[in-house]
Amino acid sequence: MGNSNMESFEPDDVRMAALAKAIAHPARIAIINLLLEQQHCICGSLVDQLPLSQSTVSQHLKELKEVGIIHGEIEGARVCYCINPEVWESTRTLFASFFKDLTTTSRCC
Amino acid sequence: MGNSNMESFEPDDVRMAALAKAIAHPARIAIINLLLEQQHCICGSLVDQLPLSQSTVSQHLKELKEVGIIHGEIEGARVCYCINPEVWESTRTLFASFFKDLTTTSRCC
DNA sequence: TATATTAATCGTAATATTACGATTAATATA
DNA sequence: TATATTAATCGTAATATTACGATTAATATA
Repeated sequence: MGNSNMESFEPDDVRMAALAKAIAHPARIAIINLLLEQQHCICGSLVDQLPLSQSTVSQHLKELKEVGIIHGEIEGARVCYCINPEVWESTRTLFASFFKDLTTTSRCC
Repeated sequence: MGNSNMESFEPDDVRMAALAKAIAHPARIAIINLLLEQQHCICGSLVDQLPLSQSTVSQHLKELKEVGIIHGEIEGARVCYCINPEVWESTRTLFASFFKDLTTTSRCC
């Protein structure tokens, strides 16, 4: 993330930013949507459904795994991916409380 | 965004990713929270409330302006920033529909 | 009018992201 | 056991992001 110094920000803001960054790529949005629709999916099947190489998809999956949004289960030579329901719920809640209602009086100077 | 080729993704996914990217930095999360709390804010006041230089804050404000989440109004030598209520509402809606409920049957392989 | 204040922009350095082919390590199949 | 399949990782190139100081262009103030 460029040159930035995370210690000087609020931990809550850092977590929120990290979650936003995890979904800040169309491929990762697409992966999540595929997993929401299909419940779970073999890595190779995700590769087939995305316009990216196997190694690139693997990298995107890694980033989603790192923030905890998805989870991979080894199935012999294959890996089955799914959404982690606990992290998904807490993320949903975090975003919902971030996107507060604007008070009707909210206005520029 | 690295080397990526946005044309090969769904436009909805590209927009969603762009909005997520706009908030994918703690400074921008903090700016939005300040504007939500204070309704509107002179640029210099945001600079005072953030651990970043004036030029860096200005860059973050530019990114938020570019996706439309905030809006700056010139007030003499100063610029007053606020949240754009229309874009804020549509963004909130987009995120709300992205973070779908997991069906209770959702499970890994 | 001369100086100060304000915020955008320029230039640049350090680092992160994205993408891919090649390789690797594992399991599955012939 | 030899070969195929699968998915992670390595190495690397192209590009984007983050940050800052310096400069600029504007308005405000003395």
